[in-house]
Amino acid sequence: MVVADDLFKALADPTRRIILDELTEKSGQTLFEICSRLSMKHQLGISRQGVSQHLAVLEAAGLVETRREGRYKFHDLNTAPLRQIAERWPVPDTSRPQESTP
Amino acid sequence: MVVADDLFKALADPTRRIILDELTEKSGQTLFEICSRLSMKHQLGISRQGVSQHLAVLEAAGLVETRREGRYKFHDLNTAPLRQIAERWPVPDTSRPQESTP
DNA sequence: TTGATAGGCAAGTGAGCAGTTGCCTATACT
DNA sequence: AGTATAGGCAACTGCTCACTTGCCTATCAA
Repeated sequence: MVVADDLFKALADPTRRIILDELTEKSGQTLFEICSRLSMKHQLGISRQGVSQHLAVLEAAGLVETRREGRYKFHDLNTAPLRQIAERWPVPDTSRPQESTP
Repeated sequence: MVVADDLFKALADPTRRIILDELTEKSGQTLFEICSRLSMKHQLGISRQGVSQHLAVLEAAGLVETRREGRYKFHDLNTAPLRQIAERWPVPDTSRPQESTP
């Protein structure tokens, strides 16, 4: 099972959060595709291995799932683990500031 | 404004998440009260200053708000910043596994 | 089969962070 | 006044983590 520690550790890095953003925009990207986007759209000068390690962390957290086809490995987003955050700490209703309850 | 970086960094530490749990159970605790709970309920051998620094990080993330009364400083939970997580990466409906969309 | 593409493994390095220790300030109680 | 309580500030340390470099494996095209 994916523990909370893996989840929050995965979300702690800004580069990994951008990767999640890119996978939200287009799921099923390869490692090189993600590398290109980080470099082009976000001016992130990071090596391929660096991105690969980030993807491994995201996969350990259950936020990314992979499938292999030939020499390609596609990366799919899975936001389901994020649900436990809202379950752990109840979030007040949107569009309304919260009041303290003394 | 509280940036995403502060929020996720605050959530990255397990001790800080436990502090959020304790403030969820009882909001408006003092530093010493929180120290006691970490020690008693969670067997966390951490110094008062250690807890104080954790609270500072949580406050920087907007997850904890404080109010002073005399020599006491009360800490209140504020889960509102957590909302931006669900807003950033749409979470699929509960009680149903997700499908990939190829 | 040779070369090119897509990805993986492992060791090393530098920086950031959790935690401690020591000392200081402010409010309350007697 | 004096003392105990509640909290703050700053420097130091050890460890984790992001990132790199170097080399290796696997699939596909010529």
